[in-house]
Amino acid sequence: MLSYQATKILSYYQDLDLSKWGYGKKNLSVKAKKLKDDEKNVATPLKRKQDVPTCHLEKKRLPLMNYTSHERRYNWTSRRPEFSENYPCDIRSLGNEEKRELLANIEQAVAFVTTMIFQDGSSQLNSEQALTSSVKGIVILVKNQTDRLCSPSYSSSDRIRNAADERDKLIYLKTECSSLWEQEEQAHKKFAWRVLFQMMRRKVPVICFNAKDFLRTVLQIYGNEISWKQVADSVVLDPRIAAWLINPSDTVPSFECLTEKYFEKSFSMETENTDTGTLRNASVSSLRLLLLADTDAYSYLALQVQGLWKLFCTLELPLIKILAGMKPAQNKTLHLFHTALRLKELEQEAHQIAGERFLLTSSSQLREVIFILLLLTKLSLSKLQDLHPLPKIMLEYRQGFISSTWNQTGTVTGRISSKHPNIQGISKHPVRIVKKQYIKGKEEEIVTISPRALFVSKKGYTFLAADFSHIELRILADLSSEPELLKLFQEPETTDIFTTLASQWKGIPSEEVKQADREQAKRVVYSVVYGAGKERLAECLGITPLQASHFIESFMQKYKKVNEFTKKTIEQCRTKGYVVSIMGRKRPLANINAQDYKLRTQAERQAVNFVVQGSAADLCKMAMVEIFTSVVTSPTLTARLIAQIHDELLFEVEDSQIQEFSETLVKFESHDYFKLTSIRNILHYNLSI
DNA sequence: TCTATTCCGGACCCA
DNA sequence: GTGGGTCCGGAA
Repeated sequence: MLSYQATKILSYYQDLDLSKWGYGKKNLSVKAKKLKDDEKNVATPLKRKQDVPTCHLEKKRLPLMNYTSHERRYNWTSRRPEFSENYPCDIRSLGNEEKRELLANIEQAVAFVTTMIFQDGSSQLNSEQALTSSVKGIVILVKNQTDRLCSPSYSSSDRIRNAADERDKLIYLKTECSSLWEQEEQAHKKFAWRVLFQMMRRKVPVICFNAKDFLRTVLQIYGNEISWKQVADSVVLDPRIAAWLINPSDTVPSFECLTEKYFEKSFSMETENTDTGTLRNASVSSLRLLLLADTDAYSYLALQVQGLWKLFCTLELPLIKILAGMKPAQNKTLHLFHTALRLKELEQEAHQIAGERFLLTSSSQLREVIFILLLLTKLSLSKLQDLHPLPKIMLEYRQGFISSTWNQTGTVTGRISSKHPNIQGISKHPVRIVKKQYIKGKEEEIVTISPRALFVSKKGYTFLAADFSHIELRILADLSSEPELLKLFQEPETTDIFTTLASQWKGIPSEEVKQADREQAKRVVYSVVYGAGKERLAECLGITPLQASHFIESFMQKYKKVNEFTKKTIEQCRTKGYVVSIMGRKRPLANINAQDYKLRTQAERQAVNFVVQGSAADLCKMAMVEIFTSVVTSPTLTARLIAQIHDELLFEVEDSQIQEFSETLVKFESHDYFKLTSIRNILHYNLSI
């Protein structure tokens, strides 16, 4: 009934062929054999950071980027030669002829390796991610076709002298605008835009560590010139995502850590020049970018060996661009606040009162702000100074938009996480706020407010929420092949699924199922699946543990295959050391064979949960990719993703396109799970597919 | 001994 | 029972 074929995903990555870029097939298979042995390491008890296949010296000889003797560069014990000519060339210093040459170069490049440079001189490759520092520029290594490495005349000494091929170009694009109004600056920006535009238009790899941040920045800076649809055209590769797939529990591997893991020795950057004012302090040399390219290449080797390649190409890589192009949501209250702030006197007051510093990123503090705004509408503005002190940081939120950060590698199960604020954690239900007023003689005021309703779409646009219905239960039904459970989903969804389930389970007509029965059924299902004990279930349901265990037993009796499924999953995990989702996502569970009962049973629950939760994440990502590609390839559609709440996708759709967009959704392969539930703001409808 | 920062567990929200 | 983020207060 349900098919999990992922092969039909329309994606630019579909035809991703390593050999085209010098990942020789011959080499691959040889290396693959060696890696196979390492694969076993996954299941062995981990020293925490070492659950990535360890690499040995010979693996340094990577087939990528055509340097036969480049391993010499990884001889860390020897002194690194100076590569002064390999520091970036600022494109502003180029003459017209050189610019033309560069563009021609880009047209023929086989790959690009790139990183952002921050204000403080650090790059994306530095371990301390400079979150405070803003972006200063972009360094790009333009790799050109060089087949001559096959030629024996190209000696290693040549290679050492020119770490990068001489036809490779290392360029620097300044992005910070000091004096935007100057004509010269404008011309530079335009040329930088052209370089980036052409780079992304080419269907060759753009290798970047933390590619999402890179793309987002590009969109931010050149938002007027480069649309998110054009960014979607690029073929970005991110070794960090690869590393996360191989070892999902290591959620923040730095570039240094990765090179250490893959190439054994750490690559010290002590020789980096710290001068200021010159481009040398860009802390990026072609050497470093080549190392990034090699890290990238090595990751893919490991991905292929572990069977993660397809998952990587069909889901994770396209997702980078989707997350990069996600639109910040406009918040009604912040917008109002902005409007209010525009009033001159109020702005002054705001500055005066501002003393207490707090972030808007927390929901409770957000509520405070909301409350202030509610008061604003009721009270005269002159009384504002008597109210809560206003945060300075508020000024940053003037536009009234909330843009949270979406993290692709933040979970072990393959789900996406969000922070600042955590949009996925915003309360669904109305919140009660009791606020003391600092105005003499006024009583306390209670306000209820629905935090989600505060997000509003642009004028002329509508929020469209599309979500999976009971996705985890469906996956469970499918994976366990439990006939009774499958029957639930074969019938058209006329009544509530848990009501039907309760009637089926208890053998009573669905009309007689009470709310309490339904609740029980729901709880029991999830408890049994995820291995909750009778005590926990009893606590949830407000019954005695004895009654709870009766429930569990009768459920197991009725749906035998579910129990078989969990047992099978655990068994498989014991022998292999890891569990696999429907799309082949892996989670190593070292404790599955532990002596300690507590640790072992926890690993068992995690194993079962991963298969279900991870598979659900896979399907949701598939939907995201499919919807995204169909919007991108459509000449008319402009729908943009606002948020992803695990099994729900929130889009902002042009009013005139609602029909067309809805029809697009219907086509998806995952449609067995997918349905539109609601469209806020204007429309409300329920569409069962 | 006091103050300031950092860390960690627990509580809450979400799926 | 699993997977997240954020807040808070107490310990270091």
